[in-house]
Amino acid sequence: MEDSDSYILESQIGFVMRRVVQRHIAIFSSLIPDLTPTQFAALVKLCELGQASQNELGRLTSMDVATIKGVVDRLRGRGLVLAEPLASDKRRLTLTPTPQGKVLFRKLVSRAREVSQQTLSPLSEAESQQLMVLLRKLG
Amino acid sequence: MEDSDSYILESQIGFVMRRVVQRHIAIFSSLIPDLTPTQFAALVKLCELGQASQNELGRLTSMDVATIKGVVDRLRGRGLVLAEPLASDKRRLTLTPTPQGKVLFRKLVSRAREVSQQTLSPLSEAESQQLMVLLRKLG
DNA sequence: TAAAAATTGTTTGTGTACAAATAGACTGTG
DNA sequence: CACAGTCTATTTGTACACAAACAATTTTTA
Repeated sequence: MEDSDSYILESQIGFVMRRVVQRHIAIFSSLIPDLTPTQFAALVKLCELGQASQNELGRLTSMDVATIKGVVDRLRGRGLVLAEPLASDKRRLTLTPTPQGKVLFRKLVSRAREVSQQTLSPLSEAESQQLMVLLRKLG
Repeated sequence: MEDSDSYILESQIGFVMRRVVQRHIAIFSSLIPDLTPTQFAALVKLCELGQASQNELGRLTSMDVATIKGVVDRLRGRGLVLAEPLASDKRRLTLTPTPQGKVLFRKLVSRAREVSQQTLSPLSEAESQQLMVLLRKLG
């Protein structure tokens, strides 16, 4: 292949996305030091649902069973989420946000919006919309 | 705030990107089971440069000092990269790809291109270009 | 030149992320 | 009813990713 040396790392979608995600996470943790993006996502979803089993919550937040377990454990450890065995299905763990969890969620929502906004700040409004549309097709 | 409940997780740039990255990594490891995306990035860059210090390589591949160390250690462990202390600066570790590392790189380049292509396959050519332009602004 | 500042690499600790294996519990079908 | 398959949660192991602290070495600069 005569073009075997023309692989530009910096032009690969994976590499570029890794950098964008890094920047996003940096913005997130500067605006919301209380929680990680993943923890916040789980809390958001649980507040939205009211309650869910652990696996269910994982599915809805795109987290692996092992990953969601760790995330939920940490949220429980901080008193933001309550876990109770479900009588009608002994396999399941029913998760609910605690009052504390709900308060924190409400406190952080506006900050979270700011995180998204700041992440997209190098783009115009139209470009941001464009980007979201395109990314959605890849998700 | 009357809009405090209108935080749609699925519409946030961070959430969507996490999902896209997940998909990309899945494609990568199905096409290139030999290396992780990060390891491949480091190998690519090192082959391109011929040689580099560890920190330098980290900077050029957007990896933290602790991260690049782990990645390089694993590449060294597999005989793909050689590390030698630099006489003229005793702090530095000079990294070079081994012949084996170069061979593997050349063998995987076309697959790597396929990874990018497959990741972008839900988009048209024009859309892909558009996306890359937009992401580049956020990187 | 001597002290301050910066750089390189290492280590430790925390937090995703996924694969694979396991145990216990449910569901469906024969 | 039994049992095969499915589902939930846990555990273990590997691999990023970053913060913070450290030692050893340059480099600056006063």
